Amino acid sequence: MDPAKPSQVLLRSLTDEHVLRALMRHRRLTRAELSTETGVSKPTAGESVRRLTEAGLVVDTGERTPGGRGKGRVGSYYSLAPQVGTALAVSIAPEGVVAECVDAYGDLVARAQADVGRPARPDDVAAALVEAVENIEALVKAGGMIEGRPRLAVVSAADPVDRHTGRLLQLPDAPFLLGEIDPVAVLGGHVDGPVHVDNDVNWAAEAERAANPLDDFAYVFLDEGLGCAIVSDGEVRRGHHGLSGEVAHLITVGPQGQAMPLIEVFGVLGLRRAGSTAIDVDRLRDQRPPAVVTAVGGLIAAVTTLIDPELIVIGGRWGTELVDEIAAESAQHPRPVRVRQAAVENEPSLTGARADALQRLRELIIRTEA
Amino acid sequence: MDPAKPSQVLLRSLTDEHVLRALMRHRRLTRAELSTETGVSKPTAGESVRRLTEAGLVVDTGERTPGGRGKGRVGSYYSLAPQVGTALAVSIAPEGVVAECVDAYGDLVARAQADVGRPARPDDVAAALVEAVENIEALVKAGGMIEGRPRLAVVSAADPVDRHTGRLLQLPDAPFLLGEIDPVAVLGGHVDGPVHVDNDVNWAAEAERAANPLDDFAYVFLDEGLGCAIVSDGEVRRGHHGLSGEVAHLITVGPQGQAMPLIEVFGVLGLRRAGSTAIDVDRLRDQRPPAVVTAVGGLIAAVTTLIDPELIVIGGRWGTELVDEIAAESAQHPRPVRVRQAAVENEPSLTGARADALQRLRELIIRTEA
DNA sequence: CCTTCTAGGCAAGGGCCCTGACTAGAATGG
DNA sequence: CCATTCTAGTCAGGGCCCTTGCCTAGAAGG
Repeated sequence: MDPAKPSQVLLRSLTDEHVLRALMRHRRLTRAELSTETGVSKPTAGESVRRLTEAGLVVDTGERTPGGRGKGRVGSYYSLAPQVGTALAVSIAPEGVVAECVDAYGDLVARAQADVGRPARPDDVAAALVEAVENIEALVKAGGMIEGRPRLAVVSAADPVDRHTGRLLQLPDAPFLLGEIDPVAVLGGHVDGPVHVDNDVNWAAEAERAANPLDDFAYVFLDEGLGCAIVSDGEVRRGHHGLSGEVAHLITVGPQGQAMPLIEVFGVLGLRRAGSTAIDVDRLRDQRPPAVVTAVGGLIAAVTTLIDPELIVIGGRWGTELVDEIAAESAQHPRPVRVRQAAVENEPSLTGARADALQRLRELIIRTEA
Repeated sequence: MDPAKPSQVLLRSLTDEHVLRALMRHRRLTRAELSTETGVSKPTAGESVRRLTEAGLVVDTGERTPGGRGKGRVGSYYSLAPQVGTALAVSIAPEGVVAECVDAYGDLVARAQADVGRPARPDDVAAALVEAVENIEALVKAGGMIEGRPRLAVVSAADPVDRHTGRLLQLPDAPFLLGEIDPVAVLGGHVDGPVHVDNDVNWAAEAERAANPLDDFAYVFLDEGLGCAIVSDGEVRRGHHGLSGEVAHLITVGPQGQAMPLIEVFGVLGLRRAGSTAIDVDRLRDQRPPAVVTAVGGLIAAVTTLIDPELIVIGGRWGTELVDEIAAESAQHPRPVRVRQAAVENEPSLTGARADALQRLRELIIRTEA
């Protein structure tokens, strides 16, 4: 049975859902505004507000409609209650951890960061994660508005993530920047609900998707690590293990035209940092070797043939610098594809994770009511 | 507004939808059986049957419950009316055209085929398409049960298909077996509704998905043409233009280890048919060159890194013969993936198209009521 | 022929939403 | 300062949908 069983409670919960969504969009509304906004009649809207207030999801803000809007009786504004809770968005990168707490409006409640020395060691990273989240907790407590822990967390990590466990995974010969961390376990005690972990490039692609109405594109991330996120039919596709877009072993064109896994191209060009699995970004930016552009062109050709994106979005420190060369290379291919730089420049992964955290929080609020 | 506006008509249409779906599953049911099957009360079920009978979607079959099932009063069986219509599933391949007409139960109403001489010329293929569909029409008319044209058509074509127009497309240097055909235009006069066209490999993957509960896999089709269908999160992903999986230009490992587009491997090995863009399957089966297996291994590696499937399914005449070699090759890779032969062996593309036609027809029936 | 058992129908009731009218209450303007 | 005007919110009535519980129809079994 796919569609819900018909019943009156279904109808009622649908009305409540409409009211809640309207309040999420507009922050505060009178009963009359809710009626026109949701399309239900005034008495129905009023009744829903009564129910939701009773349930503790909605509160009378005490504010009254300003006289400035005309004559007429003043109305009472209603908004979501603070008890609907908050969500945590966390970004874990070799540079450090950033954590944000957002409420159901998407407003930033608190933000904390914790840096990690280079090179990052797994223990340091995990410690920074705890530090950032505890700082968030302290800030929220100090604010005094909200009590209780976040209802969920969404985590971005700069490494491959196992879709089923949320653990970070090392793939053979591939860059592994953070080490074996289990964000679900680390955050377990700090969050009153599910912890969702995914790769930072997937989240950056999500942010890009939210900023642009594109249903099919690929986000190629070229920095210390190599990554590629696939957005197909309007959603990020993670693959069975969550490892889609982990392209280190993709076969591409090597410096002498030989077939070679992408990551090895950086090896033979001497562009991997000694004692580390990461790519040496600074040296690469100095040299700008054409062989790298050709190798990335092979990646783009593979994406084009397998995924057929409308667009390739390039991110990452050296990727954005070489975007013109990469675009020119792609234009030579038998099936050229448009290439451009990422539009979201400021904390793209955290932006995507935050948007997802907000969406999940809202869904949670509506489902707990229904 | 994502969720439907709450109202009583919504409730009623939901009830009707449940009743229709139950009849689609069970072919014929009494009002009492409908009540227990859908979970709604007896009066509600009875009322819904009355409405749907009035609307011409449901009929009293005249059959009565057999006494054999116990004592008690006999009930009247209801089933979908013939007027709910039929759907067309068509497979277009170089060997010829097969068309089937199915009703809302998925029962075969009529089947016709029209062969095409080798080598196939576009005009011959288009003529065979018309012939097959006209034969179907004659058969349906002769049957006398159903009047009117099919309400939709789902077409499988053994070439790249433009997602927006449904036209067959020639890609540079890639095998092009059928030629520039526009199935939507050809079928326009024979179908009372939308015509959906897609690549045969995508439909074969759809059939494989229906037969297996796999959410993420790739279907690699190795025959005269090369194809690859991507199933991600439980659905076939077609890409922006509908050209996902058109892998002729994917860069892979050539016979001497050089980087080379997949289709060129067959060129340098002398495995493309003279005067044609197709692969010479017979010669390939004789020679079974290891270089081909290596090249296919590169394709699988690309799919694994970009899509992360749970499984690679191999189809096509020479693909299924070489499946063990391909599996062994894949096992050598840094990220091995399970490889097996396709489970659906009999007319896989038509099977997938038929399943989709059935699903779309059912959706159409329910939507027209609502 | 009577009992038993199931299909189907009928009546009453509760709940949800809607319309239309009414009340509350503040700003405007003479 | 008071009547007017205009809007927020409530109330009453009604329609519709679904449910429960009971009743009738009607065939099989003893």
